[in-house]
This record gives sequence, structure tokens and C-alpha cells, in this order.
Amino acid sequence: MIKITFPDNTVREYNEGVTGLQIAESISPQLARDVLACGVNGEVQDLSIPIKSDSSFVLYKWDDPEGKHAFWHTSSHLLAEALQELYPGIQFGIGPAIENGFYYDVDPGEIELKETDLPVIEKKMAELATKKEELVRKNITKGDALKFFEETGQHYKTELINDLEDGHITTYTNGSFTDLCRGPHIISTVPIKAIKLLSIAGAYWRGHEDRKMMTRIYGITFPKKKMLDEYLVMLEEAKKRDHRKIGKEMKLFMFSDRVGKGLPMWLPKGTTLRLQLEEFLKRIQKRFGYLQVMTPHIGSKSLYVTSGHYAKYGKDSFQPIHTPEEGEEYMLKPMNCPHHCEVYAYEPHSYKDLPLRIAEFGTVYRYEQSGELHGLTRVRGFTQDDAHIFCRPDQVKDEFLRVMDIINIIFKALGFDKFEAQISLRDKTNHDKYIGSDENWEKAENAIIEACKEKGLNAKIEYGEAAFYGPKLDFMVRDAIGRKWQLGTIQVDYNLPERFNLEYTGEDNKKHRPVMIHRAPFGSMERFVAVLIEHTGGKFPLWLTPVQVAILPISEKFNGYAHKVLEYFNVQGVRAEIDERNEKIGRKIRDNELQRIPYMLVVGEKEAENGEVAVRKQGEGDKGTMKYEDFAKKIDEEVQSMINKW
RNA sequence: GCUGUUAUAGCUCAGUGGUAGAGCACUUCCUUGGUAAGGAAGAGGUCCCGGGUUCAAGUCCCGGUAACAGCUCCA
Repeated sequence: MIKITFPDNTVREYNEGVTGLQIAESISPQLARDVLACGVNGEVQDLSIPIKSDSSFVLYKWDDPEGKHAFWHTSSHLLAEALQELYPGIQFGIGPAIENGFYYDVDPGEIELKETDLPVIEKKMAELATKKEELVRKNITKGDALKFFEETGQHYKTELINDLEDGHITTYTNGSFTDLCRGPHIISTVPIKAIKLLSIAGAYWRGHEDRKMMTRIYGITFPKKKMLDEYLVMLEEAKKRDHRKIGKEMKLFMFSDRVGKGLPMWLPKGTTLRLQLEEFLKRIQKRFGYLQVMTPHIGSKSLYVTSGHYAKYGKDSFQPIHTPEEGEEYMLKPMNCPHHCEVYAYEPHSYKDLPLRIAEFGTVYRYEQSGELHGLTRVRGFTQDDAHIFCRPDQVKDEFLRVMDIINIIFKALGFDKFEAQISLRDKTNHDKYIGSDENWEKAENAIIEACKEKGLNAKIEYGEAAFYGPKLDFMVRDAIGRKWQLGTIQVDYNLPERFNLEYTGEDNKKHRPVMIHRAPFGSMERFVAVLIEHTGGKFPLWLTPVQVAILPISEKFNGYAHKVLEYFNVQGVRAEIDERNEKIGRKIRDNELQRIPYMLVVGEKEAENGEVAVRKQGEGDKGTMKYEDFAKKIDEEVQSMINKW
């Protein structure tokens, strides 16, 4: 008998060699039907593998990421089986589970797989899934593996096997298809009830540009048809919320080929929105002791030679600007830190001055690869909500905690209730990638980990993801339809103060080196606005939205009164527009609803006589009439009550 | 940057080698209205740019540009 310890620390005894599935069956038949994979001593594995010694044990169902992962991984094998049946001779690359579904990279040889083939493949998969094929795991030797995949003509697989260590090679077989695979998989393809192949795309073999372009088929599967339907509805919803589409509809921003790709221009309404956001941030930062500065968009090349950025990114940046003066070169600034270092160095500092927090909405230019440009989320010219904190080494953790407070306030105020964090540390084996001493790195990494602990923030640690100058803490928000976006970042930097020879005088009357912390809660105004658009679907909160009120005259006879109301609103700071078109009121309401304007004021004969407006709230309808002065007051109060929560 | 797809009116898109199209938006006129699309007329085109094939190119071919999807990248 062996002892199996469950997550709640209860211990049960089973015969040696019991499988995960048998354990599930021993608990309840329902559980045995729902369970997809299990964890044994922290390793995720197949339910069919016998357990031979005392172990900690956990069952994974659909709601667990591990369960979904196994389900989708098996689905990718099902896809492969279908492809093999439909297109004999097709060669397989890799086919993993991903965050939402799975893919398989294949080389179909002479034939070309097209979008229109997907329904046929789906049908085949559904047919195979009902055959109750079990996934059979086999340990094989490297020699046998090579021989098998050689014989079946799977050259990509043999290439993979050559890189593997003998003794650790396993294959999985479902029906006629055998794949080189580590697993884990679900027991059989039976639970795969709903199948959708989503798209087809090119992808380099093993991610290398110089290798062959494979055909990648993306798909997703579910244990219930209803879940697939809900997922497809979510995809539709995501399409409707696309910030590029809404940005066009609401006239928020634009691009022009003549200006240049990746260089967004903010239209009046987008600018109103952005300025509201900037005011919001300034207000919070003022409360936390930040000092606002403004610095130029360019800096001399030597600035970036000093910072080390020229050596690292010079070749891949916008190239230096030459002046009539021989040898004089300037660069568009790709970040604000070097300028801020110079601001720090403007005057000598005492330890009593620190922390010094220098903030700027700094516009920067980065020559992103052209294939990377995407709407407002990845552009070549953007404005960071940047700040640099210069502090004593003993203040690092405390400052970190304060920035985390700011980020918390900001995310909550804008309706991002769910967020997660990632700590990015260095890859200790890759020394050349980083600048700065091991000792400093160690100090910085520990400060971040401790700060997260103190805040009770459950942060995932990723090794090798740090920037070249220091470790960082990134924040990821979940939007209204559950998608993850990376936004804010806090980064420790022991390097730039060194390079710029920054100092302060300590209590001991000796010179010391300050620590620098970079931080940007939004990341960039562009990216943040994009995420906010997709989060809200363009229905921004009242304090933020570009047009708060649309005034709708019943007929052209009341345009004059509408203007009187508008003038009053302008003075009171209520952002309003008049719809003066020669259209019926029903039409004006429809169009302004579609423009996502929170309030509509219908004005006709009655209202004009009494100095009133008939209030209609977006999505809710008629709210009765009131004096227009009272409405302006109501808007102001509504906005203030939102702002006062910050 | 690489691979693929796309580019036609302000927007969304149809047009498959033989006279440039629709819906919405816009202008004018009629209508002057009461809470999600009133009616009529009109204007609007370098069919992305450059070259080629052809009697003839929006349409076929080549090159460029931009957008989109994926890969790689992201101070």
C-alpha cells in the first residue's frame, strides 16, 4: 500500500500502482468523468500512469489550467490524426497547447492548406473523436524513435529527437497517429465534444527566420458545445471592441502614410480623452510627492553613449540627426531616463533631498520592426507616463511599495479590478546580456520580491525576462471580456546612476550613489488608451469621455435654445455637442447612442419655454426634465463623486 | 525584419480582360417632428504608387508602399 496525500492534507491508502483515474473513481463517479489530468509530487501527468510510491496528489479538471492544457494538447494530436488521414504524407512539426486552444505546425508538401479546408478537417476530427481512441504512452529508446520517425518520413520529428537525451523519450498514439511527445494527455479523445479550427498561418520551423515556413493550424476545443458557442461569442465581442475600429468610429486617433507608419495622431476627441487621463495621473502623482518636468524630444548622441543605450540599440534606432555643424549628432529620444539623470545632476543633493521623484509625460521614438506595428498598442512614437525616482539604497523597497499603491489606485479608478504581476529576473547563466554587478542585481531582485510579499501581491517569477539594466515588476490587467494586457511597469536600475556618475552627500558627509527606479503605471498613453477602449468598448466613464452630453433639438426651430444651453455648459466645463441636423428626434437619438455619448438632452418647445432639458441616459432612456443649470450641476457632481474616490 | 493576405467614393464593401458600382455619410430641397433609421434630388473616383503583358487592365504579371494575420523582436 502507498500513501496518497491530497491538497487538503488528507491521506488515503491505495494499492501500489494505482492510477490517477482509479483514485478519482474511488472518490466519486462524477469526478472520474470530469477529471482530465493529475499532479503527482508537483508534476502534471496522465491519469493512466501508475503511481508507485507515497505521493502528494492533485486532480485537475477543466477549470484548472493544467486540465485545459492536457485537453488542448490531446486535441492537437487529434488534429494531427485527422490531417494524417486526409493528407497522407503530411509532415508534422510541433503541436502544443497554448493559452487559448492549441496549434499544430505542419508541412503539407506539395498541397496548400487553405482556410476553406478547415471545416473538412474539423469534421474529420469530430468523427475520430467518437471512435473512443485512447492515448497510449510509450517509453522508447532514442534509436527506436529515430528509426520509427525515419521510416514514417517525419523529418522534423527526427530533427527534434536528435536534440533529446536517450532514456527520456516518449511517444503517444491515438488511432493511426503516433507522435513524439512528453505529454501529459487526457485519457482518450472522447471528452472532446466541440471543435473549432480558427485560423491558418505561416510560422517558421523552430521559430527561426532562416528555416522553412510551416503551415500552422490554430484551433480550440471544449468538452461542451455550449462552451464553444460562448467562446465564439467572446471572439465576436473582441472584434467589436477592437480599438482600431472604435478609434475610427469615435474619431479618437488617426494614422497617415505621409506622416509615417506607426506614428499616431490624436484627433480632438482622442486628445480630450488623453488630457483627462494625464490630469488624473498628475493629480495622483502630486499626492505622492512627484515633481513634474519637461525635457526635449531629442538629445545629443553622447547622451546615449553615456547611458549605454547607443551601444545596445543604436543600430536599430532612428538614426542620428545631423546638423550643419560637422560631427554634431542628435538622436530622437527613445526613453526619458538619461534626460532625467541630467535633471538630477543639475544641483548637488543631500540624503535629505531623497527620494527625488521626477515625472514627465515624455514622448519617445523607437524604431520598432515594421511587422510589429499594431494600432495604438505598438507604435514608433508614443508618450510614456514616465517618472524616475532617485533614492537611497535603503529606500528602494519603500518606494516600490508607494508605486504599487499608485498603480493600485489607478487600475481601480479605471475599472480594472483584476490584475496580476510578473517579476522579471535575470538569467544567471547569460552574463553578457546584462550590465551591472552581480551584487547590485542581487540587491535589486530581493527588494522587488520582498515588496511583493509585503503587499500580499501574488507575483509570478520569470527568469531571464529582466531588462538589460535591471530586474522589473510588470502588471497585467484583465479586461471586461477576460483578456490579459500588459500595462504598468516598475524597474530598478543600479546602472544609469553609475554611468551618469550621480551622487548625493550622505549623513557621513561622504558621496554616495543613488538608486534609480523607472516606473510607468500606464506604460504609454497610446497603449493604455487602446486597452481602455477594448475594456470599455468605447463607453468611457463620464469624467473621462470626450463628449459627455449631446443636445438634440426636436426641430431646427430650437437650435437657438440649444446653443444657449451649450454656451452655459461650456462655461461650466460640461463637454457637450449639439446635433443640429435636419433629422427627426428618433434618428438623432439612435445616432448619438451609437456614438456612445452618456447623456442626451432633448430640447423642444416645452423645454425652451421653461429653461429645461429632457434628460435621456445612454442605454436607459428617458429620465424626465430639469432646469439646464441643474443638469450641469448634476454632471459636475457625478464627475466629482468619481474623482473623490481616488 | 520574414512569410502570407489585402488595397476600388469620407466609411463598410461588391465588381473575375471590354463605358466605375451599392449601402451609409455628405450637399440641396421637401418636411419641423417628442425618445433607436422621414422623403426626393445631387455631388463625390490617380480603382495605393511605378513598370510590364494585351487591340483593350480596377481585373493578369513584376517591383515598391501601407494595412491586416502569424513568426521573430520590444530600452
